[in-house]
Amino acid sequence: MKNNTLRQKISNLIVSGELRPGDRLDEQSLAERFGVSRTPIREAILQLSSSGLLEMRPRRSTIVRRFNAAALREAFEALGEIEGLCASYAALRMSEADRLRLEDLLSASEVACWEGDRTAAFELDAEFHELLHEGARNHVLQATAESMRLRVTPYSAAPLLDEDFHADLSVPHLEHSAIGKAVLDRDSDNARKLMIKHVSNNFLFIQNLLKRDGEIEQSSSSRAKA
Amino acid sequence: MKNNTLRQKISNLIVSGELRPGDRLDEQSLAERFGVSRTPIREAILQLSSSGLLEMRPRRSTIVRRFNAAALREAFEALGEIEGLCASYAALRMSEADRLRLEDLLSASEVACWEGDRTAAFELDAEFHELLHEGARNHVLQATAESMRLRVTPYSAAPLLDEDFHADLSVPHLEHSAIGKAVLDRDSDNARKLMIKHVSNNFLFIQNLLKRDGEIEQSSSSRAKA
DNA sequence: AGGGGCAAAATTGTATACGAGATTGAATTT
DNA sequence: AAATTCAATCTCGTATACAATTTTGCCCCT
Repeated sequence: MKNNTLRQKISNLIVSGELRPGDRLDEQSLAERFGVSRTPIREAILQLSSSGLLEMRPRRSTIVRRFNAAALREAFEALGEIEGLCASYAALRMSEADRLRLEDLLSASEVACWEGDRTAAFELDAEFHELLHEGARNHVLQATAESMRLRVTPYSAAPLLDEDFHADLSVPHLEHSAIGKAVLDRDSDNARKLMIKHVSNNFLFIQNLLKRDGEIEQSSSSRAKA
Repeated sequence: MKNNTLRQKISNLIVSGELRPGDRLDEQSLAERFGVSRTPIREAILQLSSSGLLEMRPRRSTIVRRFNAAALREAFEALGEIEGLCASYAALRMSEADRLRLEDLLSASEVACWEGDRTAAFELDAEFHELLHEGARNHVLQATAESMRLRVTPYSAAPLLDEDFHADLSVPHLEHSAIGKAVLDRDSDNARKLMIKHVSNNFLFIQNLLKRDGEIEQSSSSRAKA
């Protein structure tokens, strides 16, 4: 339980954007920051490395994992497939309560979209996907999907929240809406196809953003400045 | 590198059958056995718990993970889907060299099947699946598939090697053969469907075996004797 | 002035120590 | 004799210590 909390605290550093891909995680600093010794810090880092969010290199500092172009494509391809599976199972297995919640989520998302509330839209986006993971009624698929989603968070979360980049909130919302409709209609094939397309579109959007900012290279990358 | 080795050493205890589901892993004993301190043992155990092979319970011994009927069904369902994805991608992406190797593997498997060589058949079974994981040309899918496969190894490996249980070697071989043919024909849809069916059949076989031996319960289980 | 090398500091990986909670077993009671 | 309770032992979780390697910064050389 406490272990889980510490792991979440560290992953929050990345999700919140305080640490970005390539940034180092100093064990001692983290230990002092969270008021524990290095041992539990190392355990948390080890687990986050297993899930692919961090990258432990022998005898060198652990860093927030960086993806080159090929690895990012693979990560999103796999994410799309897993999310597609979750969506198709969810279409067949979701409870009535979850279906009602799905409708509510889409309504709230539409409001956030109209109002241009990026923070709310971001939050509702995550809830939408989590609801489908859970709706698949398979804990292994659910955990896999959430792990894969966490991994690419440093690349997918920032753009959505970035006011500077005028991403159209209605595009992802309309895609969610179409997926949600297929799920509510119990149309598992369409739910899967639409979800795969949705994740793919998300990837293409992010890829363009990274190319524009030069934050990703063919094999390795290095950010311009901190 | 050394870390990886230690992790493999411990996972081998389970794969080899020395430790079975529910068996305890004493950190101090393992430390003495492998000539290291408890710290690296704990790190290896932590990683194997993340991958789902072990189960760390707070303040209680780590055990080899046990599946109840529902969890085993979910594990195999997810495994089938992931392996299905790998097979479908492999059908489209495998290199010519890998295709030749696939043909060789199936030939060797046929020989082992004819000769009733369970050990060889078991080895070739693993190689067949690993070849398809790699053929999918997606490291995330590959790692996910191999992790999921490792997780259920304590349940799927033993039966195949068990001379007492007269499992027909030709059944899995014929399924592999059909999957291989679809892959070689670049028929991704069929490769996927056949693979899902293959994993499902494997699950049903194992489920019957466990039921017969009373090694699995509805919610929790306890083996008769060591 | 710029680059290479060496030494000092810092950081990781492993070992060890210690406290907290769980397990085990025996003794006592019913 | 069986069950319950209590204490002793054992195992885990965390902290701390130490060794090995990397990193950093300064000095010297070209």
